[in-house]
Amino acid sequence: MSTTSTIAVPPAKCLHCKVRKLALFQPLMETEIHAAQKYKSGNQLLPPGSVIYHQGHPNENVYTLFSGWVYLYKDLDEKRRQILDFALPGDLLGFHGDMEGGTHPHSAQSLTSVSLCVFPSTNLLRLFRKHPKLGIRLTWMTASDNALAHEHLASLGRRSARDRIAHLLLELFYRLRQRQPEPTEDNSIDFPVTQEMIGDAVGLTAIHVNRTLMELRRAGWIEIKSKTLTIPDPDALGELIGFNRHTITPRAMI
Amino acid sequence: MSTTSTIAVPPAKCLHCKVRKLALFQPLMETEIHAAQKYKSGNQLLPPGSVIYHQGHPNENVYTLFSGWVYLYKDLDEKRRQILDFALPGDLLGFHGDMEGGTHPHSAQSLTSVSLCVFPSTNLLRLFRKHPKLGIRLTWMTASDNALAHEHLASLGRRSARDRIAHLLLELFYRLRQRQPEPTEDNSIDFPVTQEMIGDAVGLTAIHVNRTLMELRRAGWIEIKSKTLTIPDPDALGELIGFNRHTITPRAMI
DNA sequence: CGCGCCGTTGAGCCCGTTCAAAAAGTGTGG
DNA sequence: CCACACTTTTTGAACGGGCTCAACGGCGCG
Repeated sequence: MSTTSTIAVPPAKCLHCKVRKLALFQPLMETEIHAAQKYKSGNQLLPPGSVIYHQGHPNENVYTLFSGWVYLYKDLDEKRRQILDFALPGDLLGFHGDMEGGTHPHSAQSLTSVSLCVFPSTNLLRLFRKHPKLGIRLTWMTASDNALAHEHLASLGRRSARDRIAHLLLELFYRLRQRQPEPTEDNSIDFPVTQEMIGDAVGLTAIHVNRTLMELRRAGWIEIKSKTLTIPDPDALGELIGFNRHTITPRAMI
Repeated sequence: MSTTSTIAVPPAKCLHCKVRKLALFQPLMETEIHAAQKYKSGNQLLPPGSVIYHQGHPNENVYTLFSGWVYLYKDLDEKRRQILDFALPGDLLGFHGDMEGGTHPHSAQSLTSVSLCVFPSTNLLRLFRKHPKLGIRLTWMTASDNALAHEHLASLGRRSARDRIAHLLLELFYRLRQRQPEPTEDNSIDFPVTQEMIGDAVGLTAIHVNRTLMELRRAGWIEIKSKTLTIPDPDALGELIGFNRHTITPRAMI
């Protein structure tokens, strides 16, 4: 259950991959998957806190996150950073429009142990010429990321601290939910996110995040214990803060 | 010069379009442009304040903005809205990943008189199958939008009122600049944006926007007079607030 | 010239910050 | 299993940036 203990590794054949249905290569036919697999250059296993790619460095690979949590962020200076998004299993990392020769506009770091499937970005152009469906799918995923970023903008720009935080929790709750075949009965998810990260994601101090979480907890809306988040009644909480479940598009289904 | 007086209209043939080099169809060969033109369903001329498409309504067209200013926004409720982005000539509007059958995740409204080229989104899939380069270009543009949204997130999350506002002004300044073949000598641009819109874009009250603009003006950094913005020394201002000119990718060049 | 939108200014309040410190995990090596 | 270091969470007190409420001035347009 925990993402931090023994770490899951992708199977030898993409065909049998359990996150494929969420991931970039879902719409391919069986024979096409074998072709696509040739483009994969390997797996990567990383401990918590590893930098997967760094702001400003050349963009050489794109990754499909197979297991674990990753966060994407921008450093403004020594003291300030903005977390742009959290990536969950099945999500694509490191694609920024340049098929080759570009640099990363932000950084990505693992919060837990993670395993990644690596695809050299130099090959993408060829791959998409051969399989237009893949290109369309990539476009769709990029547009979904956009919709999510816009949702986050509305949060940071126009919502109170409580609503921003609750929004983030609900978003992650539902996103994680929709990729679990058998969700837990008590509405709890694995949640390896520190309060400081929450603050960096929603534009608040860790201290104020703490106070606000306390408030949500005392009101019975949420519970956080040893890296587990429980939201007893997510729909009611969503109602309270104006969370639109519909904005969480199934990130990776065409 | 003004965008609000007599309004420019696209030429009959896309081949001769002056914004094509910025726009979606730039990478096509001459013969391909004629083919692509068949997909265009017409032009649209709209007065200031027109809703081009509306949050939640079915997504039937994508648009290339030929002239004028447009802003994209989300309404949270009666009192609160978040402006996500401003669109300038050459920018693509209304593409959200669904080639057909989806709904708009946000709204778009004209600030000035605008003219638009309309493409039915139902045709996009066929179009991109026929011309893979177009698909790749679309992906690239969507990814650029993403990078911009991420930049905005960092602003709203981690910057002061002054820096947010200056950032927005500089961004629009440079974006408009890079599509003017002959920029004005005095570093001024046409700027039909109200202070309330600035507030809705950077997450502040119109009142506080006013005070902050006053401060920037009194310090000599900017000047705003009758819908004209002047930034005497944009590079120095960028230096002051940590603006990275590099993040303004030439929105539409592959 | 009168109406509506936009910009400007003042006064007071409040949400979220800053600074400071202690308590409660978490992981490591002996 | 404990000791130690380090990270994360929690709480308090005081400050301040940005908000709210209120009013007035200016400009464009019918």
